[in-house]
Amino acid sequence: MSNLNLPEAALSRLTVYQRALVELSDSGIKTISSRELAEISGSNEAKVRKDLSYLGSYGTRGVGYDIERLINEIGVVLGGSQARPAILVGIGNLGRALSQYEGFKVSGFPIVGLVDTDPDVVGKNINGLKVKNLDGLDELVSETAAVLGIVATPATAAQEVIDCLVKAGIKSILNFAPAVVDVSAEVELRRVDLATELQILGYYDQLRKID
Amino acid sequence: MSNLNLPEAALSRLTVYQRALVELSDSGIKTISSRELAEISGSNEAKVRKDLSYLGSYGTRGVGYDIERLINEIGVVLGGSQARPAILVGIGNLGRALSQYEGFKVSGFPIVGLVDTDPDVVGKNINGLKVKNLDGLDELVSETAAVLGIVATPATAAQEVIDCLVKAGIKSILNFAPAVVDVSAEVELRRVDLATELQILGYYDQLRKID
DNA sequence: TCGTGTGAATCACTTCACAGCT
DNA sequence: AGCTGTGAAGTGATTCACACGA
Repeated sequence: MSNLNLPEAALSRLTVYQRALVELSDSGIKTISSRELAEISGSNEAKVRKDLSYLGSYGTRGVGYDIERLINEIGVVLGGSQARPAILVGIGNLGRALSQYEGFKVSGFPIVGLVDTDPDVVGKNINGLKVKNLDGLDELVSETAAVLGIVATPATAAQEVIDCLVKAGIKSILNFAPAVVDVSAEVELRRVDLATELQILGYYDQLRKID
Repeated sequence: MSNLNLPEAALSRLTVYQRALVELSDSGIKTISSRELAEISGSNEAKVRKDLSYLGSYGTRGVGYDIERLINEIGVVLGGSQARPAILVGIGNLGRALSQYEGFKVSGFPIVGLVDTDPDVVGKNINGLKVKNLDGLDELVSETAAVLGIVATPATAAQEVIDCLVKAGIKSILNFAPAVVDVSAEVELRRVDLATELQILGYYDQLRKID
């Protein structure tokens, strides 16, 4: 099972379909066509069909897709609903914010540990968790069985922190620091680069003024 | 000028080069080759040369690129360093967090207004700004000359809030709400979808366990 | 008849490879 | 000799278009 060679673009859309389908299911709807699903998830029908076809042929010609079944199949591919504990490193403005963000728990990544290097921050209690020092990372990871690292440090610290996370056995990392970071191939690192997003918006804003 | 048909992928990398170049410039380095720039910005030399060639031919064969000049040229394309005031809508956990995040100001998008609909939050002072009601948006936009809207509301409110922003004249929107939103073509809307990022990490985490 | 599933065509981005400038 | 700039080739994703099953 699961030798589906899912293109990353399709994967990211499947998560959006999933959310839309759960909402539909909650309101009692049973089936949906690719056109309708495209409509509510900002995609298009050909893409929806191709994306869903990576999972197998779960639609019915002339009818559409069974919503429950689709939710289930996408769920299996996305790794089910098992919780994956996460450790957050870097308790500055953004880190503090993220530590309170419910979205992580809701998505199945509850934050179970906080880490910083600043002696003024280490030892503080935030949101019911005591901030640990970076030295204690290995221990913290094994105690909490964490599998995800969330990095919200300044750019300058990101590489060191991420090296530590990898050394402690973490293989999935979400990096908010605006830094280029090297990791070995078996580590999956994703960046959320707010500065880049803003600059892209700035570019288009400027274009509007030119034409 | 500026009918460069910059592919979005290149645009997003240019922002990364820009940051790397500013750092190099600060440490007194004058020129750089495409290979070196690729190295420090996690790209590759062919891509760097192609990306930079969209700006014009600013390199010197046999030598490389003049760092100051490149910073300048990229700066022009990205819309210079003019400040673009931003309004943040949705003062929940994430919104409060974002309101304190220095990165917006640093990137040239200082937050100049806060908006929420919850009567318990409206009127509160956060970070030196008084939270306004959604009804006061038009006025707030014209008073502050805001050009960017940052949306950190729950998914259910996102469409309504974004409609209001557009009606108030905002054409650049950064949406943190995990919702699909319709906007007219002249509005540039970018999503930061943490839930999707997490689920993609979950997918790869699961794959590791299967093989 | 309707809507899926999927090869084929198209489009967008990346990488190659080399001519040409310094 | 070294490194840019860029057509051409390659790769990957999107869209088209239609055969087929319900």
